[in-house]
Amino acid sequence: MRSRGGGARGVRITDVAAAAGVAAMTVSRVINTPERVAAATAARVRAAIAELGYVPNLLAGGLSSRRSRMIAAIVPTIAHPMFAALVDSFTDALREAGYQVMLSISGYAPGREDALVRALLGRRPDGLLLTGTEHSPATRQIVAEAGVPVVEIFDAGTPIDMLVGFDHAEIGAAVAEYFLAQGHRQFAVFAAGDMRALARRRGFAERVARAGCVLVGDPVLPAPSTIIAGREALRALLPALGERTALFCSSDLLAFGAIVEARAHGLGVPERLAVCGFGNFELGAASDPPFTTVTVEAARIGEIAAEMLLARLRPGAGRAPGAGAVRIPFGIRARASS
Amino acid sequence: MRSRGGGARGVRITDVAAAAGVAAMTVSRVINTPERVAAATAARVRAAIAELGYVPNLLAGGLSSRRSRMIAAIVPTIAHPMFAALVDSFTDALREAGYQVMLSISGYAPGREDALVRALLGRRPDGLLLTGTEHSPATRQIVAEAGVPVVEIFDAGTPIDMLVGFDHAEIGAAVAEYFLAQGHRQFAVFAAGDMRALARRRGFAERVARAGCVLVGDPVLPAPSTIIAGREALRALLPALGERTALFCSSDLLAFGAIVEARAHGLGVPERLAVCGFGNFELGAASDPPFTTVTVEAARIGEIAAEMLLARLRPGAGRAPGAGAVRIPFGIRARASS
DNA sequence: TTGAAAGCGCTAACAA
DNA sequence: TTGTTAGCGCTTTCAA
Repeated sequence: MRSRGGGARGVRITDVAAAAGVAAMTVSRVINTPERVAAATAARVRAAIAELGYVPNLLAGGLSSRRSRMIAAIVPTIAHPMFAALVDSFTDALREAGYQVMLSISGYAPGREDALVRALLGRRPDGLLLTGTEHSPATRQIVAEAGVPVVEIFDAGTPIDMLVGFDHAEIGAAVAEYFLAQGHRQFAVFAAGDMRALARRRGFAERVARAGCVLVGDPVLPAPSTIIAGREALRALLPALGERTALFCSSDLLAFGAIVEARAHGLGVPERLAVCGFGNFELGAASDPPFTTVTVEAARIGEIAAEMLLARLRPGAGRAPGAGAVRIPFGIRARASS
Repeated sequence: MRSRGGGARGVRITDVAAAAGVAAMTVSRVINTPERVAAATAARVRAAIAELGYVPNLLAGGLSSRRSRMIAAIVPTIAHPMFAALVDSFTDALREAGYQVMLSISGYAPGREDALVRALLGRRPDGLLLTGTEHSPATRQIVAEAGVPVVEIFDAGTPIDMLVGFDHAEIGAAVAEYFLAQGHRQFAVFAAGDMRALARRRGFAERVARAGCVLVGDPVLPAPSTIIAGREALRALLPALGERTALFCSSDLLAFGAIVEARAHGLGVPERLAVCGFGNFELGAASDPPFTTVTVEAARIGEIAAEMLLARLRPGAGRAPGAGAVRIPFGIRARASS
């Protein structure tokens, strides 16, 4: 008879053990390391498990084994198709390995990450995924003290532990390069106000300056990006536009909005306004005209991040050195807009 | 000295207690029920917590208290803006109340839910969110035995426990009604192959039939919806189109694709083809022409679902009867496409 | 208001 | 291959 809790609440491992005529430890082995149990015994135990409808308590298991089989993840949003794809592939890869993801959405407001990290670490996750490489000193310290593998995504820089992403400034520069090779001399850039979009903007602006050209406009728009923000930014840009301008948008949503607004004003795309977006959303191919965009395999980032964590979590892995930072390639998908 | 584990790994509640010169139980009270601790004592304990960087182990707390403060949620996708908004508001509302959401993405393949539910229940969540009201008998049974509050979302029907959503067939009928009131006599419907999109299609088709009109096309497309699927479906529909057709699409993505394709073929919208989508994505307002759509406050569903669970989880709540099912209103947002 | 004892359900470590 | 023992770190319960 138990002294706490109520009546017949919940089947425990000892109930299964009693039903199968074995010790609790044997039931545990059937579940976790079946290769160490005789086939006949395992069959008896499995029958008892099915019979009783036993669902192992992973809270208890995690406490005892010091492995919670949970991974904590913090992303700024899931409304953005890139992050949605990334989260999807990440959770999928981990679920197949028996890990559950605890997802937290930080938004683009700074300072929120600290509280989230604290709350998540209380669940004793076996690993951690963070977005970007910019974190407060407090976050860095608490994460370091937790002693779990950490993978940062979607950015380049100096990682806390492991990293999979790309250099946003480099992407901006590559888009500028692409436009320059087409003979463009006048430029503009629309960017959302988050760290990574701003890095793309900076890379673009620097390459343009280095070519001796000028930006006729480089507004910073609210994060996350919207179509309407792109429309409004283009409307504001109209007076500054010359013969022919090449516009880089930090998101395909902004690019789509810019094109819609350009057409509404009779501004030819690409004759008067060449456009390149970022993200390769489905929208870009269905736009009229379809627009050029930067492609990044977001789902691949999620997969690789999961693999990196799993490699660290395999028994006897340790801090595998060298697996530190993975660069994901990007490309420019040229379409009729440029 | 501890017999298991390694060296100085992790600050425990007893470490804080020793540093503050109190019992472990007092530290626990400072964290969970501070109103039951003298102010001076609490201050001393808080100082020790900060000093040592103590992060309470919620796995241990959950095991002991039988309250994990986790909520498990299963949605088919987060790539869909409606579900993204819903998940966002749901996790937000619960986080504020101290609960963490374990999110699982089931996809649209049937049969996946069973395994997910089992895996999630092993974490002993305090509550459960499921999408839709169609579940396998196995899922229903295991959920019922778990004895946790369950809220089903995004559908109408007979709930396992609680429900917040809307009747998809009713929405389809309302759209048909809207078109009929405009004098339309010829109809078509594009629907993704998931349960809820098919229910909207059915409601639409039945209302059309009741008015003595016919559908010139009602293809079922792969779930989740895409723009390209809408384009292709419209191309296939072209030969069947009469003077003037009213098209209902189960998603704004399909509607956008249909409009793009219609324009590419010189088919006037709304003169030859009237279009209504579903979801009120930002895309619908930026489309040329902007299109009519069904609006549903997805974020509100997430909030209400969270509130329902929290109400059940408050001490001494019990199975509050009457709070069973909440209907979320929907509307038709008329734009130039119809 | 505070503390002591007991145990939540499981698994690591060791023994047979 | 299987079993026994002793906790994992916290909170419930009861007592002071």
